[in-house]
Amino acid sequence: MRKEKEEVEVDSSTEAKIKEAARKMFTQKGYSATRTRDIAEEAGINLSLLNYYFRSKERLFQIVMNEKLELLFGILEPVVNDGGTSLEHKLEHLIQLYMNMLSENPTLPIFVMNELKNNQHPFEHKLSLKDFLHNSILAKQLNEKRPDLNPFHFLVNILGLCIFPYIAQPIFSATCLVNDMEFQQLMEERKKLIPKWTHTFLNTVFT
Amino acid sequence: MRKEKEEVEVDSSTEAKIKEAARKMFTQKGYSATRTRDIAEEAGINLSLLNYYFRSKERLFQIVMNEKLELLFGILEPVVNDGGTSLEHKLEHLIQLYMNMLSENPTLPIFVMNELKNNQHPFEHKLSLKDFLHNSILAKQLNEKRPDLNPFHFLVNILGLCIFPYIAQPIFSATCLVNDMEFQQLMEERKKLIPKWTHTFLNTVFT
DNA sequence: GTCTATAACCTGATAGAC
DNA sequence: GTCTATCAGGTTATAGAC
Repeated sequence: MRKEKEEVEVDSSTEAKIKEAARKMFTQKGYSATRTRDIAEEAGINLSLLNYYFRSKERLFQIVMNEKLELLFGILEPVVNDGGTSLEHKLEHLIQLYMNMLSENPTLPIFVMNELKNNQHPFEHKLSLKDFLHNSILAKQLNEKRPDLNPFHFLVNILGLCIFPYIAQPIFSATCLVNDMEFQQLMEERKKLIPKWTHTFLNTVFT
Repeated sequence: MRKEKEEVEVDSSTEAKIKEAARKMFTQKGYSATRTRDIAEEAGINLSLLNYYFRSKERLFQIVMNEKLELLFGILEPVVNDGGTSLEHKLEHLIQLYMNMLSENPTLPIFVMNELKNNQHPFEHKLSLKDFLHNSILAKQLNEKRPDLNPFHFLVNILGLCIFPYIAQPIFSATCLVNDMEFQQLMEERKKLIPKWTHTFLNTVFT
């Protein structure tokens, strides 16, 4: 029942090509600065096919955006609700997962945050950060170990340590603080450092 | 020689009104999504006056953007090069300064980072983060106390602790994690917490 | 499904009267 | 300096042939 060509086959259908081009152009330039002609050209297809397959620029954007939201926050869920691991292990796992995702999608956070800020699009926000913060297994484990720590600050700090350098990267580039290769090297270092910092944070009482 | 009405006088000249409207609209919706008509309407002036005073949308944007860059990074310079204070005092001062600036300009960082990422505009990047990192008095003091710490990671961590929650705020709103008032309250807490975390970080040897 | 042609509208910018 | 009117070009979307 499976297709003959199986191994890592890229979907070369017109629809897939358009979607892939849309992913690239939207994340690169944002919704407003991206023209449907940019997407069509990038995909190597005729402009009218975009509307044939996706009805409108807005609908195509919704599809891409939902994918990106899932990529940015959907990967949290399985980790924070893993019943078989310790708090420390969950945190290490989470950080590693995030840093790997970010090194492959460096502009993902700033794209998502900015489009949400601009607030021109209606979203079905099924993802519940609230649950992560108050009802997840990780939250319970954190509360058990450190009831004095505010889980909001804890989550924000860890995510910030991972995500912020990727958001600030355009500044680093523009001011020649670090070039792209140095940046990658520094992010590799952080993969090992952030778990250490987090561990210290978790075992320090702040007076 | 001074004007009669002196005290906190808002500049109500046409030019100033346009600039203020541009600040608001550009930071709110970004360069591409902002139309010159939006700015004119917000300023309560005729559309053609925008071109009369500023020649083009692009030039007006440049002016606003340079202001915002100065606001986001220019305030660092006097603090990191203050010769009369200790490392600890500098860091506390810097964090307080930044948190206050951010509570009054919550969308400033994401606006600046995103426009730099989109990279459609030429910029004179006179601001040298490189100097802050390697030649500032703060950098020297840090190197003296903790030569084992990478100043890049140190700077990124502190700025990230301050800035990241403001960047992620649209997510918090969209997912109803915290409303605007709760957010402000949490940021007030962080004003006191971040110096403590930083102090601990500065006095911990990570093995 | 894919193409060409074009409709319908929007946007930045300017000419010219006052 | 400020206004109205308008141009020239760009943008999304669709009609209709193949």
